[in-house]
Amino acid sequence: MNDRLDPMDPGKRERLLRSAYQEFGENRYGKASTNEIVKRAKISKGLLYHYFSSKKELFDYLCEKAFTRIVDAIESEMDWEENDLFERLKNVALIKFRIGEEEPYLLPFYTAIYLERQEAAIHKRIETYTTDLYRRIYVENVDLKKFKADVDVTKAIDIVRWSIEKYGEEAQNVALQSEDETDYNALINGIDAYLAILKHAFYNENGEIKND
Amino acid sequence: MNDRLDPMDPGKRERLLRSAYQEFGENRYGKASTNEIVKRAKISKGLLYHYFSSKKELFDYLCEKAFTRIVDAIESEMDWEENDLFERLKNVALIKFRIGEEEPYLLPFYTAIYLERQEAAIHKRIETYTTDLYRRIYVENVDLKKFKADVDVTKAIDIVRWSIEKYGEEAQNVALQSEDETDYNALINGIDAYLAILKHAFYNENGEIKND
DNA sequence: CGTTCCATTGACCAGGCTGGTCTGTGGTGA
DNA sequence: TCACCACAGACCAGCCTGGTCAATGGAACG
Repeated sequence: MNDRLDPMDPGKRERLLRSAYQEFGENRYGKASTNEIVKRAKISKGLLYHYFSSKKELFDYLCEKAFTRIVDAIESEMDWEENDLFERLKNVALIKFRIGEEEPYLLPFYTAIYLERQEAAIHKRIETYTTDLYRRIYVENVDLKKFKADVDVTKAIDIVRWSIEKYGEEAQNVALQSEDETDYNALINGIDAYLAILKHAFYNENGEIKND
Repeated sequence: MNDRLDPMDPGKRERLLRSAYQEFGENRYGKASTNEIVKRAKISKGLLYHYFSSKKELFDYLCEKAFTRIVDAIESEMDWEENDLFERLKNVALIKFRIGEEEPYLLPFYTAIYLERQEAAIHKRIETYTTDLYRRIYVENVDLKKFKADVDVTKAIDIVRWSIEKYGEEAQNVALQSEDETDYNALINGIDAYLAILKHAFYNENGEIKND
């Protein structure tokens, strides 16, 4: 993919990326240690500085890579034909959760750099992109006629989104504490149970269509 | 209050506590710097080590203090006579938010030490206490008869709790970015708007009583 | 007045860790 | 044989670490 790390041994590359994401995810930029990164990755210091001329350059590379990784995943894996809001929200949640399973270090890194003040550049890019993405997910081609006439749709969407996010967070917390593999089906069933309640609360019975 | 910091000059004491909470809130124990703490507090290094024999002792003191501060606030400021669940949840949210306004460094510190693995001692205390507190808030003397017969009360409570928490988080994020004073009334109104929707969704009309 | 007390200061310490450099080395392909 | 280059790891100056300690100055007391 024309990546600067292409010539590197795959095993070393993967270990480097993982430990770098971890280190920057756990400590803010200034306190993150390149020594710690190479130690965890079982990589020589020289190798790191063979591919990156400075700590900052490594960090920027990681930001860029994490951003495109997450964006691409949502862009390509979303079912954009689906126009039921609940299904869309579930879809997003599952995509994020799958990323969290495959690269557990990515999302923590992402939220860490998001919380860190500075880094105006990537921050801006994230924000403008996120705004557009939210519009595409929650508005564009979404069937809002299923909602009961008397519910504030915007706030209802917030509630659904929050519920899914919080459920995901708590599930991930539980997953962190126990060492067992995550039960993907249980997760989906759990989300569905909450979504059923919310659908019942916000949607017309039997999916009747509300006249506009 | 029989506090070890009683003899200290009040201004210095407050500055020390604030900057210590900040430092430990932003960096995990190992990476937090006592030099940085005294620098931010405009306090001499010697003074810090006049009151605490080590970094660890300072940290433990902060943990203990933060814990009791939050616990006491909820214990004493909660309206335990109120038996409407929504009002109780709102009550808790407002208490937490007020703490966040008065000592903005406390809650971040609290979540930071909560996320940090180690520290089994305080961790255990928090957990056992929290379990009991949750029971007292969400179960004890709470009127569940207001709920519609066909809603899963446990999950409904989760949804309400999550909504309030997320709303609070987002409000705090907004507050952090703009420098203006927090508009307390706007906050309450915002929460109320969401609670109204959820009440409408989960409660019987007109507060009818469900037969048991 | 002298004396004791103690909150407070900041220079100081040894040593660990920092980001980054540099000289190899060993394998591979021509 | 040679060039190339991914990779190793010893090495560096210097900053920063948690912690120490002798000195200071003001208040309380006699």
